[in-house]
Amino acid sequence: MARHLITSAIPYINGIKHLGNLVGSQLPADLFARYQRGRGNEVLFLCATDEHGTPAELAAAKAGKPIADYCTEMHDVQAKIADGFRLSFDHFGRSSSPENHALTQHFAGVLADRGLIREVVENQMYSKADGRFLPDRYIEGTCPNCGFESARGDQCDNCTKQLDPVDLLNPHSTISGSTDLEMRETKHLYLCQSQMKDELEAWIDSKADWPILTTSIAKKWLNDGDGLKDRGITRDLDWGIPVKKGTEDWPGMEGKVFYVWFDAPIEYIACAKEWVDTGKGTDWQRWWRTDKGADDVRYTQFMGKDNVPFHTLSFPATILGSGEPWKLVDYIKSFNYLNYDGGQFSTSRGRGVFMDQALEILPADYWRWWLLSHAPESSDAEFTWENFQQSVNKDLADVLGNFVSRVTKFCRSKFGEKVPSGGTFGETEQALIEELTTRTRAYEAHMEAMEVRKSAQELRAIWVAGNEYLQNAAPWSTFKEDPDKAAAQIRLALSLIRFYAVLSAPFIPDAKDALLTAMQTDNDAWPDDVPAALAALPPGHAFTVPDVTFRKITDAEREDWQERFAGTRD
RNA sequence: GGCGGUAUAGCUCAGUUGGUUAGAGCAGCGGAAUCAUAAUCCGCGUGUCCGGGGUUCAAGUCCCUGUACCGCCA
Repeated sequence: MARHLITSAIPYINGIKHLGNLVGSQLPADLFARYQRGRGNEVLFLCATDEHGTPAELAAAKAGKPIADYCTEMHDVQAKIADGFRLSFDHFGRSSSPENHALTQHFAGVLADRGLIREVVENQMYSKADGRFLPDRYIEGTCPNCGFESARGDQCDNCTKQLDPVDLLNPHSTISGSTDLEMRETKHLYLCQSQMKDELEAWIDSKADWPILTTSIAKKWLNDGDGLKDRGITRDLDWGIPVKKGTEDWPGMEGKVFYVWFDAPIEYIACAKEWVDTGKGTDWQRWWRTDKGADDVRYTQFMGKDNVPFHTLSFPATILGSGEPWKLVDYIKSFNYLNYDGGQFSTSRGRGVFMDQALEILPADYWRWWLLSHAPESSDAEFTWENFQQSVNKDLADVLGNFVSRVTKFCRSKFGEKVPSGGTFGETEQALIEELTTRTRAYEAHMEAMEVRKSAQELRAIWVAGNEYLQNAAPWSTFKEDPDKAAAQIRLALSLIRFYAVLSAPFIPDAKDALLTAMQTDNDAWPDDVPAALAALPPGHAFTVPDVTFRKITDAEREDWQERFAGTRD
């Protein structure tokens, strides 16, 4: 039995994610996790919320809530929505957990002991009114080059010149608007990634089977300019993991926290510990420590392309640099972006569909099917309501849903609500079984390779094969001359419904439950043996005719939604 | 500005290491069937493979260049 450790990029705590975020990490990760479980493999599927950093602080302030309370609330909101989408995390953790505090401090301590952390004194803009240092993006002023009045501390959006906050004329805090700013000295810790460039590059080079999107981004960071740069891993903030060297205080670093990008990936590990501490599991090191049983684990990460540098370089630098036997990622599956109706999803403008809204208008399966069958794998993809309506109506309602409907209703009217007996399989049936065997093996190969779109395509072809068969076999005609033959045909078709439920489960888990319930079976075994699987429901086995499995989206609904989610235009 | 990605049928997309008449689904047109959620099944594609050069016996596929769109720049 293979063992799969699977993590999805952890969504930021601030706000509700849109469908583009969902399809870029959590959803394909869930597809893979469900598939591997379906095949009988052992899976640990982890995700969490990424809770630290300035945006969370500001969002909490805006909501008038203490930051810790805000994060707890938002974590619950995101957990509920994830549940609504049937994301089957074994644990949905929090980067602010005590487990992550301890582990992050541990890594910092070990890295320091190994000479991979250095202290750097730098000047940063301090706002007296806000009582805090300001990250570059929270300082605005007039651009010294072009006179643009809303240039940010790191760059002018008008002339695109790179800036330093000290260059700005009339700088002010975007948090309070205060102009009472001054440069102050502050000391920070840097992770000496540059020392590890060769080791990281050799590791990346050994991953010949990774998607080009993944390795090309990693290579770029490794070799851009002077090569991999050291990276600040601390910040002058209140909300975060206090800087400590293991369990010891870190002289000179009092009142500082680790930078969110240092502690967030460590949460992948801490999350497994949370999984145990909350009583869901018993041994987390078996998944993460190669010296404690994790050497046979295959670890796959899912993420959007914006997250690739941190997962190919920064986090591996932390792991490798520690010199401890932690599990390194084996495969990184990265995704491009999903665009919305000719433009980008926009949180600030309310443009596009967000996860909570999606579930308000349609059940999870509809979204899961469309998003996965159109996953932005090789390039950015495009969501349009017309395409969504057409795909869902055709694939789910007409091809799959109607198949279930026509088979169960025909059987009920001719043989009653039980699997009919009599008759034997002929050439048409053998041909179907052969085709389904070939297609099932192809589907498995695509799923193993995480070829999401191709998997969906093959699955759809498997559904279509059922309709083709019915058309050829025509039990409604057969029944008139040879009821036994019709019985054999319908018996096969009824088993096919269970077969479809099991194969489709990674994509549309709710439909799987509904179909197995209708077929009155809890046999959800994967069809390793296709001929046997197509005889899974024995003669006399009772079933019920299910309600409409997938309803259609009407034109009126589509137009309504199109209008509703268009957002405010510029 | 630097870097990366994309550009293939009305729409969404496949096209493996260059190799016969460039493919799929949807939409459209025609037909069959009537068990079913007016669902299903079969048949039908003359597409400057973004433009221009080049390499090659052979280029959607490799190289150069131009254009357009998109993204990233800690």
